[in-house]
Amino acid sequence: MPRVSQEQARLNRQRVVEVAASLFRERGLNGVGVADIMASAGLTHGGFYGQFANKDALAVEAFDAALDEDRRGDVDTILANYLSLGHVQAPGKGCPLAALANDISREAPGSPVRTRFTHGVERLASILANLTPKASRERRRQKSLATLSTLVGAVVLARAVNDEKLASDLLQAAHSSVAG
Amino acid sequence: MPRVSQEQARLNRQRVVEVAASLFRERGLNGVGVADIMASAGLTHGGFYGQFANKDALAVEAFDAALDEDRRGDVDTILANYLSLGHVQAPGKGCPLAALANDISREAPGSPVRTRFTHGVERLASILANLTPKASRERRRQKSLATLSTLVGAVVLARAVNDEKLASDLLQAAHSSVAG
DNA sequence: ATTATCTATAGATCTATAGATAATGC
DNA sequence: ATTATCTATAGATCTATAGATAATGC
Repeated sequence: MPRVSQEQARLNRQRVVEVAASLFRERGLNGVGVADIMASAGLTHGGFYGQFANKDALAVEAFDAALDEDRRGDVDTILANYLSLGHVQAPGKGCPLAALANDISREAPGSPVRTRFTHGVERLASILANLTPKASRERRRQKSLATLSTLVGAVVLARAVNDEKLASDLLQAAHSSVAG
Repeated sequence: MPRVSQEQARLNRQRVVEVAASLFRERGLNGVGVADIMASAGLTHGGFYGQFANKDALAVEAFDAALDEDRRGDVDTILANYLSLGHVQAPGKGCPLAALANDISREAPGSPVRTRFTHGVERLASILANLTPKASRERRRQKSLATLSTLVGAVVLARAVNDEKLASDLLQAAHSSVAG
């Protein structure tokens, strides 16, 4: 009911983006509604449209926010964290490429969120290029794209499977393949 | 309006499953409604519940039907087909693991469709085990799980990306990685 | 006076069910 | 008589908007 200060409104808006970044990764772009997101941020549904043009605009900001999370440490640490059961079991805090690839592949061809996804792929690939520092530029890119595919595939499959042993086997097999 | 013969009803039911198998892969489990599926099969919405318990039961049958499609040829042919732009551009006719992994990871832990997905992973992995016929049983399984992750990851990323060159690079990098 | 947020609601869409219709198959 | 399909609708849920409320900040 009350109007809050500009500073508080800015913090509220930021909290909406953070909450959305988590909920979208957990439940998918269409699996969570604007009302859910606003309620999780402690606000009411109607206030949303004063801060965002629409749900798609929020999805773009939330995707970028998710991409900017974490990713600390050297390449080996990143690999180990990516291919962990912890990552598999906490999609809301994990890689947005693995969490939302299927959802985004169903968006319209020119969709802004697809463009953000594409930048995310290039960005992770360039981080992974440090795995093979001695190879040529093209080989480094080739190797990093293949490694990224293996990482994303292993996590995506491990999450969908009904068998924790198999999930763990997928992660370990991927780790042996990209590191060994 | 008319009642049809038992034979025709059986064919109608089968067509509903086939149509669903395609539409679910294209638009996701929640991206297509029962009414859409029935209309695409040339039937009306209400008739659905005489043939299926509910939408979930159809999803399980549709997933199995998708898994049973195609997959002909030797392992090299399967790899080339899997990692083709044709596969990327036709999710409705392609691998249901790649098309629905994110959707299924959001289903409840004990969900029947998760169990079907798990069997699908084991099945594709055992086909891919022929890639390394000389290795030990454990190594073959490890290698086939890693290869499956690379295949699924490459296709899933290629579909979500906004850049056909990058999509093609992902597929080629994956192919070099698993075959070369 | 401006504006961040809230209440209330319109208009779609979706799953599922109830009851009607009309042809099949005992 | 049985039953495959259809019509119609109940009950949820979702996006988006309109208008009200009340505190901020010139």
